[in-house]
Amino acid sequence: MATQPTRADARGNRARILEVAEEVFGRGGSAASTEEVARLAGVGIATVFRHFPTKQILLEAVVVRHFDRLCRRAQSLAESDDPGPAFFDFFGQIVADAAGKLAIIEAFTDAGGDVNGKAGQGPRDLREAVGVLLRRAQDAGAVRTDIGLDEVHALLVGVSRAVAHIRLDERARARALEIIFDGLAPGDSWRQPRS
Amino acid sequence: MATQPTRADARGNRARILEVAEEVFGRGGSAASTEEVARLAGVGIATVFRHFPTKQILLEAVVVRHFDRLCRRAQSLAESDDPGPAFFDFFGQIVADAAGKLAIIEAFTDAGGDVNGKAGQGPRDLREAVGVLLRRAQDAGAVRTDIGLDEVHALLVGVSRAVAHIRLDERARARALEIIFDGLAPGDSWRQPRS
DNA sequence: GAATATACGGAGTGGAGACTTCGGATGGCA
DNA sequence: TGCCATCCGAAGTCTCCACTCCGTATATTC
Repeated sequence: MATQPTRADARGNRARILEVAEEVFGRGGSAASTEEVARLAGVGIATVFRHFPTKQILLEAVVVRHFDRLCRRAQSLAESDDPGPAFFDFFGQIVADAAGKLAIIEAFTDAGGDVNGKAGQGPRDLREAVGVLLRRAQDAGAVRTDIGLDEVHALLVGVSRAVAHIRLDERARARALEIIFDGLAPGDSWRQPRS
Repeated sequence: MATQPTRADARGNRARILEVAEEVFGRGGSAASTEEVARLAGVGIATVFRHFPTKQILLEAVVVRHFDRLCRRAQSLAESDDPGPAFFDFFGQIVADAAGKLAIIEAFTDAGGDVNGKAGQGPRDLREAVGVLLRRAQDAGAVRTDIGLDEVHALLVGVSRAVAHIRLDERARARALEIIFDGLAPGDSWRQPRS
């Protein structure tokens, strides 16, 4: 893995490239070209390849960054006093900004990347953090106890992908989420209002 | 749109190309090459391009065929005497073989296609057929009445994409479906507005 | 304000893949 | 069986894009 460069301009460029890459690949998927990233970042192509020797590696870096952020968000929510809302909040937030973000992960896997492999600790950490969120929500009686992380994961990814794919207006998205939340709620106490 | 060719060999080739293309693009997405389609179909590249002047057009033809089949399935289920199971059956079936099929649609949109545009009547017909399924299931009291086609569509696409994307084992997939089905079912003391 | 290691940019290079060309084969019909 | 319109395939062309080379610029250090 490329170490942090020592010169200030190099560090700045590296950061800017990562930033732009997230946007560009989020929009165009893996079909977007490295050259466009370079142009929008205001650097030459060579600079991009100096920092990230391969398009694949660049994508990986973007994905890692993304997982990091998600994970931190989940961890901070896990410290909430209100585990039920925290869980559903996280779910809703992920879905809300899924549109561009998912395209990045797709781009990464399209390019032959394995999210559970080299992409580092990210996905595992995120999974763990969501697991904590889930367990606490279940302990608090806000989520049915007969489901596990796998199912939640499936739903999370699924709804995100749906939202990213079809043009759902605000209302329809909220509705779809509501259906899933109702399905996640425990049988009898599912009438409790959620944030 | 290319008209059906008159000579028998040409018709046969066209059919075989379509068949193979569905499999190839289902596996490799839009990244799969036209050349591979030709090779597996046992014809030259030129033959593929003669029948489908553009990769995009080939993808479109595959997608149209796919929607046609889905639509017919929905229509035949819509005539069932048991609207509730019919609806959930269709849902489950779609999800079950989503893996390869979805990649095709993705490939099509990746290549700049618009599923709701030129791809013809397919998606609209399918939507309508699902609408009938839904309405009948609602009339039979098997599905809550406060949701519409948009939400069902979102869930359908979402779960399909989730299943196609992550490697869910049989059990986890069934669980995820169960959650959604629970969410779709009518509750008794139903309403309580949530944000 | 030099010296120098570090970083930069633009002009290549090579390969992959969508699409074309054209001489040759062949199904369909008399 | 023989004619010919239709169809086929191998060998291109052309464009795009990931990745490299090398001469130039500039942060940093003294």
